[in-house]
Amino acid sequence: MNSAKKVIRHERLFKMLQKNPFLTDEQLAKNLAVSIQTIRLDRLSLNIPELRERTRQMAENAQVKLKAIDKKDIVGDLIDLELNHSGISMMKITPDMVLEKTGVARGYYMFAMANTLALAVVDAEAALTGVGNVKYKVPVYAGATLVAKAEVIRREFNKYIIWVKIRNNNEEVFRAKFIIVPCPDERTQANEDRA
Amino acid sequence: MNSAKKVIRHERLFKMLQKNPFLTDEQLAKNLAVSIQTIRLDRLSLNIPELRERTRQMAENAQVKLKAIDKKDIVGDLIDLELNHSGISMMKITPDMVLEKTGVARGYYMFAMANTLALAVVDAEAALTGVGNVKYKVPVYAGATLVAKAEVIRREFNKYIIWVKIRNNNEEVFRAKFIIVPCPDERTQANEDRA
DNA sequence: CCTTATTTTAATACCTGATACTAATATCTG
DNA sequence: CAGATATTAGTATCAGGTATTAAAATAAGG
Repeated sequence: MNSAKKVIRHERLFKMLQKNPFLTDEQLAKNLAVSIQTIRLDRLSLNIPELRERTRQMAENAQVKLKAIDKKDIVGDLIDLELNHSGISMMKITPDMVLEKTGVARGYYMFAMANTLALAVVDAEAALTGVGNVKYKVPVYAGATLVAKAEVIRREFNKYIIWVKIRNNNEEVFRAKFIIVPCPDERTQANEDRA
Repeated sequence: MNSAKKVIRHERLFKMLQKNPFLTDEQLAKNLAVSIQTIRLDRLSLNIPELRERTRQMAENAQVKLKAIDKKDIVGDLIDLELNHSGISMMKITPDMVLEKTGVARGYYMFAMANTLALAVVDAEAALTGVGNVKYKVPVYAGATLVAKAEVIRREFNKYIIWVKIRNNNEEVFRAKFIIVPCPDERTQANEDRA
């Protein structure tokens, strides 16, 4: 068949655009040593939109993704909160949170979940995590819905001690003790936050 | 002055584009009840590029950001590694890693950095973090370049005890003890979907 | 070898969302 | 009212295309 060359070019075209989606037809034509018209026919048959449309799609797509990532600031969803006393949050382990080889959720997601909840309980972004005493008990796999429960177990002067336990189906998978030091004001203090 | 209207329109224009950067001059003109030319003059004086350029910038920008986030799998850059012995990694604290109010880096970045390095030292994604004993010592602000140093301090049967210390300008800001249990089994993989 | 089908180029008209520039009106302000 | 500022109009031009029609080039088949 004649189309051997064509098929190869199509593959090359595809890969080139994957590597750099910002190439114009003109640039593509030059790189593949064919005419612009050929490139356009190729794009047509490969269902690849024009540069501007590609760019637009990327921009839109990325906007959505970035927003989703922003929300990872609040790790887990706050279900219940009794300020300065206790709080409960939930988080679903999605496939992108696990290690590929083992399928086990990366530890710091649990840590982040617990830490976030602990901070929420003492109400403030403006707080420092003094000390975390962390124990991972059981590995967690994708699909699990984790429930974190935080309890303020002691409140010393300007310093909270909070236990957070994370359970998956009533099985404790993680626990940690946090010492939270609420920030008094702007960063006037900075140092000497020994726990 | 006459420009009161103008200033207000400029603000409105700016906000409109912040909310939806995909508006054409024509749409903007309609929404602000002025001519296209006015919009163009406004954009010029506000230094706002045309739709296509805005879109392009967003697409490019987002590409970079998304890549950066992908790499958060490996939290920090591995500088040196002596397998089963020690390792060093570096991470720069960027403004998006800090709490807005205080400017202090969120604790779990340090944790993730340390945890990641500990896992790298015993060579395996396929490892479970058994226990972490974590101490945050000094708050860290944006711009800091953290250096994490991990050392295997004991190796028991199928179990590593690793100390990780993170320093910022030779000041220790974080330390943690990890007990890493390398995963025995490959856990017969889930299914792979499309390529 | 000539004929036919496929592939590649070429050429032209038109589109969108602009820039760049010139010039004419509005609108306000003293 | 004059003069300055702000707004609108109009035209030429551009990039990066789409859409369409038509002519070459190439390959193959019989």
